[in-house]
Amino acid sequence: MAKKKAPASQRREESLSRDCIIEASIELLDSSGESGLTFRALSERLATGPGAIYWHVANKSDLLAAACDAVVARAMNQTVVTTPESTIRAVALGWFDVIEEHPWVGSALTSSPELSPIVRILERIGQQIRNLGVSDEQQWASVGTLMAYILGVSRQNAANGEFARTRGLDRSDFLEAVSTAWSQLDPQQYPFARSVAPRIRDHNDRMDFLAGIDLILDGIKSSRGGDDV
Amino acid sequence: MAKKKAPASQRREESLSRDCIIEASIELLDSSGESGLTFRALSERLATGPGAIYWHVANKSDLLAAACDAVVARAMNQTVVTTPESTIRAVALGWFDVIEEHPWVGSALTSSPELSPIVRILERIGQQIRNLGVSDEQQWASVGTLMAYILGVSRQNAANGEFARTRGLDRSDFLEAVSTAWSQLDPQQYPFARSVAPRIRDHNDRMDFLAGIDLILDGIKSSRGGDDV
DNA sequence: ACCTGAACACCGTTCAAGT
DNA sequence: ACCTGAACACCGTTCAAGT
Repeated sequence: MAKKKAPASQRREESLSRDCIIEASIELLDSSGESGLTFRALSERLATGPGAIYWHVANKSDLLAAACDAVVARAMNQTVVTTPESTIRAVALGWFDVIEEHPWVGSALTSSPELSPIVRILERIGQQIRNLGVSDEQQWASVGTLMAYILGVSRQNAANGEFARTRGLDRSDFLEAVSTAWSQLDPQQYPFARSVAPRIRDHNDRMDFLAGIDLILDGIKSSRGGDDV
Repeated sequence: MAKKKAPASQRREESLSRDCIIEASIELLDSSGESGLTFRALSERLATGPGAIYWHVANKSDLLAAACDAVVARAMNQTVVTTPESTIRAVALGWFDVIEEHPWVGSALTSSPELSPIVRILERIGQQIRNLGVSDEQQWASVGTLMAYILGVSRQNAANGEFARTRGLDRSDFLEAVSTAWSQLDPQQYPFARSVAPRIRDHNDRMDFLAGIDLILDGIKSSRGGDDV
C-alpha cells in the first residue's frame, strides 16, 4: 500500500530519478525526434554527467522502451464504455492521436516485444473482440490482424513524419512530393500507383486509418458466422 | 535496348560499382543484421577504404534504401496469374518469405517512402484489387489497409527476429519467453493477454499472417456491395 | 574519374574516483 | 547509495592527396 516515499532530504531542484529521466527523454524525443535522444543531450538537460543516467537506466534501448511505455500507458488508461465496436474505433483513434503527438513511439514500440506497450494495446482490443462474440479460435486471428494493422500504420506515419522533418518539409509538401513522384511512374509498369496518385494529395490519414479499422471489423463480423478454416 | 556495358579494362577482381556495393551490403545485412552494415565492415569486405564507397553512394540511408529496393524488386518480379484473390495471397506469402530471409528489409522499408520498394508491393496488390471489381472509391482504402497490414507484420517480425538474435535466442526460445511473460500478467488487468498466452508458444507466423490477409479480403468483399461511408 | 586513408565530430558505455 | 567526467571503442562523413 505504502507508496515509495521520496528521500527526506530536499536538495536543490529534485534529485535524479528514473521517472524524471524518462520524462526528460520524452520531451527530448518530442522536440527533436528519434535522433534527438542522446545521453549527452539528456545529461545536459538534467544538469548532470552522462554516467549518472546509467545508475537509473540499464542502457539506451531500456530508456527508449521505458519512455515509450510511459506514453502508451497514459494513453491506454482512459476508458470508454459503449459498444465493443465503437470502443475499438475509439481506442484506435486515440492511438492514432498519440502517434501524431509522439511520432517516435511508432518506431520504438517494436523494440520491446516481451511485454509492456504492445500488450497494453492488445489487451484493450482483445477485450472488445471478446465482447463482440468472436469465437475463441477466431479471437487470436482477429486481434492479431487489428494489431498488425494498427502498428503498421503507426510505423508508417512515424517514418513519413521523420522523413519530412529531416528534410524540412511540412505534411502537404510531403504528400505533394509523393503524389507527383507516383504520377510520373511508367504507365505500363505502374498503372495502379499512377491512378491513385492524385488522391494522395488531399487524403486524410485519420479517416483512412479508421476506414481500415472498419474494413477489418467487417471481415471479422463476416467470418464470425460459419467458416472455421 | 543496349545494356550498360562494363568498362573494357579487366582489373583484378572487378572494380567498385554501385551494384557490387549494394550486393555486399545485402550479404552483410543478411549475415549480421541491421547493425552489421557499417562503412568500415563494408569497405573491408570490398578491400577498399571507407571513403571510396561515398563515390558511388550518397550516404548510409541511401545505401540501405538501395539494398532494400534491390531485394524487393527481385521478389516482386515473379508473376503469378490465377484469380485476383489467390494472387494477392501468393504475393503476400512471397513477401512473408522475403522478410524471413532478409529481416532487416522490414525496418528499412519505411525509410524511403517516396517511391521504390513500397510502390512495388502496392502496385501488385492494387492491380488485383482492381481485378476483384472493387469500386474506384473503395480501392484506396482496400489497398491501403492491406499494405499497412503487410508492412506491420513485416516490421514486427523483423523486430522480433532482431530481438531474439541480439540475445542469442532462437525462435522457440523467444515465443516461450513471451508466452510465460504474458501468462504471469495481472489477471484483473490483463485477462485477454493471459488467455491467449498459451497459444503463442506454438502458433505459426505464416499461417496467422495469411489468416489476416483473408480476414481483410473478407472485409473488402463484404463492403464491396452497398455502403459508401 | 575514381580511390586512399587520416581526420573530425559525435555516439553509447565504462569506470576509477569522488561525496 | 549516488554522482562526476574523463576515457574507450566505434560510428558516419569529409577531404586533401594520390592515380
